[in-house]
Parts: sequence; structure tokens; C-alpha cells
Amino acid sequence: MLQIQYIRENREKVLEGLKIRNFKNPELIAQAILVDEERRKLQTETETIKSEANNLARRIGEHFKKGEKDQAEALKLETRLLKDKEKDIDTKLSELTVSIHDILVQIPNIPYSLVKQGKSAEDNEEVFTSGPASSGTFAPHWEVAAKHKLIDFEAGNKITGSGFPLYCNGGAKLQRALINFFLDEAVKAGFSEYQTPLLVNEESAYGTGQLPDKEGQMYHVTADNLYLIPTAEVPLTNIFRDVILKAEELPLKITAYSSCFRREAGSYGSDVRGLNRLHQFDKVEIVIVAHPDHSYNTLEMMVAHVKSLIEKLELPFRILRLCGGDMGFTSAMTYDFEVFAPGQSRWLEVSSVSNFETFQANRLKLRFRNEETKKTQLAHTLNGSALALPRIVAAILENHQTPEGIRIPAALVPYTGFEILK
RNA sequence: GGAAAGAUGGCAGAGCGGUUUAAUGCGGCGGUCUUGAAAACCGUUGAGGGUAACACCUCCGGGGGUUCGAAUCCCUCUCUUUCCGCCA
Repeated sequence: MLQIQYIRENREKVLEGLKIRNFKNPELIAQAILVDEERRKLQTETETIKSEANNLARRIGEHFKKGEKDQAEALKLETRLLKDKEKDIDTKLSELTVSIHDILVQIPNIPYSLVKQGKSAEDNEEVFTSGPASSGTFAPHWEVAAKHKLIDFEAGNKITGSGFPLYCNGGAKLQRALINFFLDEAVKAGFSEYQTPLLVNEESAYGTGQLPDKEGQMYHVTADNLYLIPTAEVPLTNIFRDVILKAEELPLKITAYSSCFRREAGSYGSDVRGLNRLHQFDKVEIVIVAHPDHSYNTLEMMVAHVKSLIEKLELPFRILRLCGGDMGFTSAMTYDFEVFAPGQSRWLEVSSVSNFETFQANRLKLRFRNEETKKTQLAHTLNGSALALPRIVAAILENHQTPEGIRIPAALVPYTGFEILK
């Protein structure tokens, strides 16, 4: 959520930013400013009244203490009038506060200067590509998985439903190896390892922006009003809800492995074949809380980390800087990582690394104390997948097939304990 | 799941209707003293809104109520602790 003061003071900049996103409702900005103006006017009014009422109450107290009952009673009458007036204004004030909030939650983050205008995925900029994929004929991963009995989609179907695969034997071992590999690499890069709750409350879902707009994406446990996390970003970032950090604690780098749960309502076709899109999957997430002056250096550092992971897995990939129209609601700049799946001749997104600037921090009330100004200031939050498992597994199965089985990349062999998966 | 007690500033901890505009201690910061440090002493030290700067307003777990006036009384929710029960 953007800060209303920021919108008020940077109206033109905000509108330009929304244009880069192809945002459909730029009139919300004018509305927000208008309502805010009215709200502040009422606030001044009610505060003046409160101040008067406080003074009267104090005088009444003094009169009572001196035993001057008549004077006290006279002042009481005066107070009653003020109270009626105040109640009136307060009602309007809270209405306006709600309506300004309702407007603000509909306004997406303002893109960073490097982000290009664009409407859809077609307009994304490729900023890196690892070179041509190996040539030859490749089977799609679901065939490879079936051949070697690595994943039992039917069993998962029976136990739960589609999108909940059962990993078997070597397939399960590969998953565990990848999780450990990713976590170890993150720790080596300076991230502290956490293990988080997989269910979160409403406040947390709201804090990272899943609520109110992405309600349908999450599994909701209605009996206890909890949500299954769609990503470890939610619990990890909410560690810092209502927290004031010291400047020297930044950048704060944390990581966690978690299962992730997504309803993925409305996804069909080849998109959901095999491991391409699941309701439950595993992911190692990295989260950084950064000083606003350094958050874009931090973003580049995260990109370099994710890049090194994919390189160590010896997979062909590319990095895209998302255009305004394809970027998530809360992000100021996002890099997507896509690995090539030659069995399907398509790119699969395996990581998305974003800088949210103060957009999440504002909702979370995540601040740090600025040493120069001595004041609290919103921090920047960033996160990224490092990495999401299923599509990495799919890419390994499709890229590293040999007549003997699937070749395990050298970096991963210490974790699997075998060089060929069959 | 049952019973009882409790939730106050970075921490500890008073306050239970009007000198609380939150005591006191610890910690933090600044200063005096000192060659330097420690000790001692003095000062300072929550967040948000608002202002050119003051003033001023809000916040004592959340929400609601009583009252001229609520940290203090009432209702309600949440959480914590202790005891009992159940349990990986």
C-alpha cells in the first residue's frame, strides 16, 4: 500500500508510474487526495473539540475538589454540547478513514525507473540468457517420471486430488536433495535459516498483500480462520510486522524452506500437465529487509544468487525484467527466472525476485531508525524464490536425460548420493 | 478440553475514577569529573498524527460501553502463565 502523504506530494510521479503499469483506474489518485483532504480537515476539527473538552474536564475536577458543585455542574452542560458535536464529526471521520483505505488498497506499487511500459508477458525484457539449450529429442518430464517411477500422479489424485503429486523413491530423494542444496547455498550467501508456520492468520495475509485481493488463491481453514501459506514470504516477512529495526541490522537476510499451497482456480490445459502447476509444492524462499538507499543493489545480489543456483544445476535459463503490465501488484521491480524444458519446448518460471520498496513495509509497519534524521522510516522489503522445486525437477528430468537415466548435476551429487537417477 | 490468574514504555515493575500531562529501577544516549576508563553525579530517553516551529490530538493486549473525566469501573474477544486432562 502506498502512503497517502507520498501520493499527495508526488501526484504526477504516481500517475506516470501507473501509466507504465497500464493501470486502468488512475482516477483513484484524485479520489484519494480529495478524500484525504476532507479527512484531515475533519481531524483538525475533532481535535480542537477534544482539546476543549479535555480542558473543561480538568476544570470540573478542580471545582469538585474545592467543593464548588454549582460551577462544576454548569461546566458539565457545556461539555455535553461539545460531545454531541464531536460524535458527529467522529462518525464522518471514521467513514472517510475507511473509504480512503479502500481506495489505497486498490492502487498498485509504482514501478522503478528501469521498468518499461508494457501490457503483458510479451513485453518483458530479456536481460540474460544462458545460451542455446542442448539439441536432440527429449521426452516431457511426466513420461520420464513415469518410466523411472519417480512421481505417482494417480496416487496423489486418489489421496487428495489433482495437483498433489506423490513423489516416490528416487523422486522423493531428489526433492530432499534439492531442498538441502538450496538451503545450504542460501546460508553460505549469508541468509539465516528459519522454519515457519505453514498456516497464517488474517493479519499476516493482509500484511504481505495476499488479502484482500488474492483471497481466492489461498486455502482457507474456516474453522480457525487461518490460511495455508501460498509462499514462505508470508510468514517470513510478517516476522517484521510492527517492528522497528536498528539501522545497523540492515540488510537483514533470512531464508526458509516450506511447502506452499495454492488453489490455482481457473488453470487448465497443458499449463497444469505434470509438475508445471501444482496445488502443493516445495520452495526455498529468500527475504531481505534493506535500507532504502541500498535496496536495488540488494536486488542485484539476490539475482546473482538465484543465477548461481540454476547454473550449478546446469540448466538452460533466461532472466526477464518484467514490464509494468506483467508485474505483481505489490512489486516495484521484478526479475523472473525461466528454465527451458526441452521435452515440452517451453520456458518454465522457477523464480521471481522482487523489490517491494516500502509497499509491504507500509502495511506491516516495518521501520528502522534513521541515524541521521533520528526518526523512524519505512524499510524496503525484497524477496525471491531460491528456488521453487517442481519446475526445477521437471527441467532436470527433461534436460539431463541419458540412455542410462537422469544425470544428476555435479553440485547436487553430494546431496543425492547418486550420479544417475533411474 | 476444564479451572484459576494475568496482559502497562527496550526490559522489570507501581498505579485500580481527577497533582499519571504513566512513579521507580535497569538498560540506552549526552554531559561533568578523569591522561583514559570505571564509579559517582547531572541531564535525556516510546509510537503515530499535526505544525514553518510551537500548540494540540491519539495510543496502558483488541473492540465496545458507563462518566464532565477511564490505565483504573462494566461487557466482549484474543493471547499468556500456572494446575488438571489428552497427546506426536
